[in-house]
Amino acid sequence: MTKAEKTRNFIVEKTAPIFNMKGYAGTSLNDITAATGLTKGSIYGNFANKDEVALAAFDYNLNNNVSRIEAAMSAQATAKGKLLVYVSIYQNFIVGTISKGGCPILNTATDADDTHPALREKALKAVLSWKKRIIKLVEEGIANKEIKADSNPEQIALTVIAMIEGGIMISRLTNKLAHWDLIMDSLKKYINSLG
Amino acid sequence: MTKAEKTRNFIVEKTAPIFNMKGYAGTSLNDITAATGLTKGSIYGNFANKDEVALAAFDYNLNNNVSRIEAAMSAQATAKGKLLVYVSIYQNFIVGTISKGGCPILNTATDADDTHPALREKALKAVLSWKKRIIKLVEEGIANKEIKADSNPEQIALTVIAMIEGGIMISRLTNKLAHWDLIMDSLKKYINSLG
DNA sequence: TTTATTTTATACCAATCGGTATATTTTAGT
DNA sequence: ACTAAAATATACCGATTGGTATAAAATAAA
Repeated sequence: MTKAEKTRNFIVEKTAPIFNMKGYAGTSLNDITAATGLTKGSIYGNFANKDEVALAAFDYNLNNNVSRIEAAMSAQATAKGKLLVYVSIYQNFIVGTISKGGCPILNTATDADDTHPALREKALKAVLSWKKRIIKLVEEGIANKEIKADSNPEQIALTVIAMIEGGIMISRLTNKLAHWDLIMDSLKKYINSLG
Repeated sequence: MTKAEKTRNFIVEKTAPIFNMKGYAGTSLNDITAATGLTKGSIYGNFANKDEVALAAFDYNLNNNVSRIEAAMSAQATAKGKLLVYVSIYQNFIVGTISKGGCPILNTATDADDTHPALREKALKAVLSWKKRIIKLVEEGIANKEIKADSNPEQIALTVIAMIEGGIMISRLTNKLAHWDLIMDSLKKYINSLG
């Protein structure tokens, strides 16, 4: 890994939580230089513009989350068990141990949907990929007879994502983990009722 | 209503959708003067600063939604019927006929949670008030024997809000009303399963 | 170790940011 | 219609915005 690649990664790591908290328009180049301790010259020597930093930061935030989720899922044998990983792991989003500022998909979706097409596209792809992943899990569950055969995998996937993202918004805003627990308890019941 | 009051309302009406779409940091005073056709002098003659416009715009957006929902609920006799208003009416948020830019609570919550305490507070109060309203509906449903007595009204309220807000995020991002329909079908089943 | 190349820092750019002082216009009471 | 007051427009402020040209420094290949 060359020096420039290291610096590039360093910039992304340091700015990713800022973009997640402040959004695209709310994050200035001054924020970026302050968080990294580098100068504008160094930032623009590694990135073409602010957009490129923001897009790389989103990728970093997303990948950080996805890899943790997949790691936790691999420890589960059943499809239902894997689905229930979402119930347990997203608690870290509210507390802030994974992504400072909450879920990057939710943040980017609401921040960029009417303003920043490139970021919007990234958030869109992330949601569609997430949906696809859950559909696959449900289909595996149907094949295993864990989940009823007449289930609608797409509907289940969308419902799970909606409850998680809505739950994150509520729990972060109210700053009450008890709210998250109640919503996740509903989600748990929903998943358990599938089979 | 004096001229200044009229102008104040006019400014709020014209800028409310912009704040809802672009967020606080993303909306500039230039956006405000462009949308109203007024000059900075006129804006600052009616508002102390950008904050005050943003806060008034949030109130406008929220009240616009709440009053429509309450109007639709008043046409329903049962508690379940009133709860199901949420299922049907929020379709307008995705299409954009009510609030341009989606749900103001969701937008403000994710936009301002880490950056703007005053706006955050307004979004928080809106969610808590919404939660309270649903709890009241559920308690009425329990009193009417429409809803099971051992239900947890707070849990039901939080679950309903989470599904709606998560659903709005997904549907607006994917631009697919079919996604919204599937999530709302889940919510409908959830509400109908309460009693 | 020398040298060519890459990476970083400095200094600057025009444009825009939120905000204000003041002049002009419009409103409303007499 | 006259006038005092309120509302709006003009012109400006310093600070900050994203971005760039260029010089200095660090790196890596020979």
